[in-house]
Amino acid sequence: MPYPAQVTPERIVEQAADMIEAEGVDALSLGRLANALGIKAPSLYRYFDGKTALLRAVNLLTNERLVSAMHTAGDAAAHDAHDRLLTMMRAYRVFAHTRPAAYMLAYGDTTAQPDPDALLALALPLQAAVAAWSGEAGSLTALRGLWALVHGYVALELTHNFQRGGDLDATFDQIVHVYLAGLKMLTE
Amino acid sequence: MPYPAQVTPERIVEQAADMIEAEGVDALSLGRLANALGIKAPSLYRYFDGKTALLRAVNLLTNERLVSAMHTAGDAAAHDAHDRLLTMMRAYRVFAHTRPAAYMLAYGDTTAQPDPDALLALALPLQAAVAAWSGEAGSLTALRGLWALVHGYVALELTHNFQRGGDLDATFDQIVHVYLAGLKMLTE
DNA sequence: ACCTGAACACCGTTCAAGT
DNA sequence: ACCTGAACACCGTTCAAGT
Repeated sequence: MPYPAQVTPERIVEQAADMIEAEGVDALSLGRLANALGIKAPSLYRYFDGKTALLRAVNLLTNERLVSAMHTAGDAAAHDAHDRLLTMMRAYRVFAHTRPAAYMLAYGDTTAQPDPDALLALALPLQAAVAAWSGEAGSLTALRGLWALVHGYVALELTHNFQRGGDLDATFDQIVHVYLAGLKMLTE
Repeated sequence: MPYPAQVTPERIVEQAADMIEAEGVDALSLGRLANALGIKAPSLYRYFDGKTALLRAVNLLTNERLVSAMHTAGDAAAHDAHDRLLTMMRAYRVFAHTRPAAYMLAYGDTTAQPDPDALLALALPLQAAVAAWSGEAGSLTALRGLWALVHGYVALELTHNFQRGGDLDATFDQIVHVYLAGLKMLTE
């Protein structure tokens, strides 16, 4: 007896991402998610192997959205390599501030990391943008350092570890500039 | 009827930290923790308001151990400000690699952050070490940038986001040096 | 003073049964 | 083909009762 599917994997993942952002990761149970989708919890197992697999998919979606936001910003930016990178890193930070719960789930948890190959495909275009500033030779190291700096900054912000005030927008621009300047200086 | 206490808060927290490291955060339940301590789960509520409060205490312990490891390394290092900072940052990274589960719990989760004042007290001596290199004026910004860089690097390592090989020890030294060099250049 | 048994609501997961 | 009810083991938390 053909029975029309009431949900799609995409819809499940998007709904999960929305609920995580609205109520926190801890508040997301399969029962509550299923209920919001008009089905029952066991039905979710038709689409995902379990809660971990579902969160893995949520984290992949988060990464796709993050990278997409960076490219949109980068494409609209000036041609100058330094300004382009700063613009993209600002977009990274804005994204993390817009979806803090999803961002911390994707980068603060070891148990639901998405497929490494999928993440690699997302990272490669970013390396090109870095190489335009650092040169090809050290671009992997340069990318890792820049990513570490930016991820670390937003993660410490989101975990309330910058409590002593100051202009956190301006500080962000400064430290990115410091890193990029040091990079240029030491690779010439 | 006086009844000798069978556990202390300190012992509970240390046991919890050990189990988190050995079996992962998700495997730590109050029942299993109590069992390892020779008591029953409800007894834990004499010492902590609930699981979140317990994890908060674990996270404070983690921070204390981390800062302590940095100071021990820093005190044994050369007098030169640059080398001293690099040594301390290496100790930070070694600590995170030694206790990855505890480190990610302390810095990857928003829900169990320790008392901000306690964390501030731990951070202040670190700022002094940074100021010896950056100068007093911009030392808060310099500390934040260095912390972001180092935290971001180890967090990305621990979440398996540096999958493309390379000498991650050498890369760490390089990016710290790049940041410190850029800092010096731009503040003189 | 300190600890526990029993109970509660909730959770992820499995699987035979329904349509 | 897709969904669900019922059941299982486990969880955090509360509280009256034990020693």
